[in-house]
Amino acid sequence: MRNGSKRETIIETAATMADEKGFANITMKELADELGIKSPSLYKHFSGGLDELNKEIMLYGWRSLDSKITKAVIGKAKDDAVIALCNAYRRFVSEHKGLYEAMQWYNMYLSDEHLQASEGAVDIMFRALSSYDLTEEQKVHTVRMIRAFLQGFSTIEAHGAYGNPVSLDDTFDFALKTILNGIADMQGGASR
Amino acid sequence: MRNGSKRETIIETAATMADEKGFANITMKELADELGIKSPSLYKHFSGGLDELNKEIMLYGWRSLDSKITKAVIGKAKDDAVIALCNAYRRFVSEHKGLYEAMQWYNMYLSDEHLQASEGAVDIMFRALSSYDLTEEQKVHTVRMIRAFLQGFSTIEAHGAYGNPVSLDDTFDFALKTILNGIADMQGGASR
DNA sequence: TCGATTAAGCTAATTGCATTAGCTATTATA
DNA sequence: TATAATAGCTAATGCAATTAGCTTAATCGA
Repeated sequence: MRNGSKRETIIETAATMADEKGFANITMKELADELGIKSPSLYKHFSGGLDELNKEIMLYGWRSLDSKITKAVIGKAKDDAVIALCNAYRRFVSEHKGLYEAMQWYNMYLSDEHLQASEGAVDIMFRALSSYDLTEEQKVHTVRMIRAFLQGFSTIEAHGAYGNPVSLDDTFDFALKTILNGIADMQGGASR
Repeated sequence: MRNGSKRETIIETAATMADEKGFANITMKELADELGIKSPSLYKHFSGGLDELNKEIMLYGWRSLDSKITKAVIGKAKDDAVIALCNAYRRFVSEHKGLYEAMQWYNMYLSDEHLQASEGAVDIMFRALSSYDLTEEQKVHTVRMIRAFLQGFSTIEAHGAYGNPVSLDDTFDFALKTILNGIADMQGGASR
């Protein structure tokens, strides 16, 4: 078996478990059971215990998200790219609620490593904005706004906390349109 | 001593502890120590244990936020009201990171109760939008978008996960302006 | 005013999970 | 092939949540 292959398998198993049972319910015992080993054996792979494991789940999550949104924007530019990216993000969260919890969660006390982890996604957003005629600062604002919106929307949606019956798809499109209009208004100085 | 007065004191103490040490670090033992009692005694006030306590912290948080943003919009209308509300929300989170974690956190597995809890904040947002000339559906979209943005921005900011040195205040203003422009563009059909 | 009830606290005991210590078999390697 | 590293195991420890059962003080109805 190659280098970290078993380690990677464990992380993937844990990520799947997170999606199935919720991130908060991942325990050394359950994960070990799932893998057919005893929980102390997990320490042979993750000497840092649950903390290290959780951190790896988080990193794995961000790598997966990176890969999804990267694929989503290939061959697209401007509004098309932004829309594709946002949809891919939203879809990822809806398909990986537990994993996304891990990605958020670790947020809460590992700023440095999390910063690096989410940098990839931010980078892709920047690239997606590259073909617009914006200053660097405007791009930073725009990326931050998109990030905030995506994170907030996805989280609220994933928790079923949008009570109203009005279509969430419509809201998402509506918000994207609003953001894209905002970008359009900035372009150069006065276009549309 | 009146009815739930001690219960309320405990909840407030826990909320303060959450802000100081982080929500994840609230334990029955530490809370009891802080209150000068032994941890089993807490069960006299919260028979549901940590779960019930956490739920109460969450509800307390939403009540506090409601109250803050309600005050912030008093006597304001339209853009002024929206801006005041958003600033109040952002400030609340920055001053109560731990409590806000609780508010998010419980999100994760108590949809019903959380729904009711956050309803107050949503309601105030709706009122703030009442003086615009928008359809009900447009209002729903707008409130959802604002909620998503506020939650995402505040969370990312609170975790220090916005890496760039560009001013966060500027980003916040920028985003608000974008959202308000979006509202303006919808009004009636074509105003600005 | 007096006995009964309730409230709020305490100590002791239980349970479950994370983690550590120390042992063993298997694999890879010098 | 002898040896070092790998990956697993069982047993033991420690800590937090929770439950059981006891005690004291306040409250309340007759």
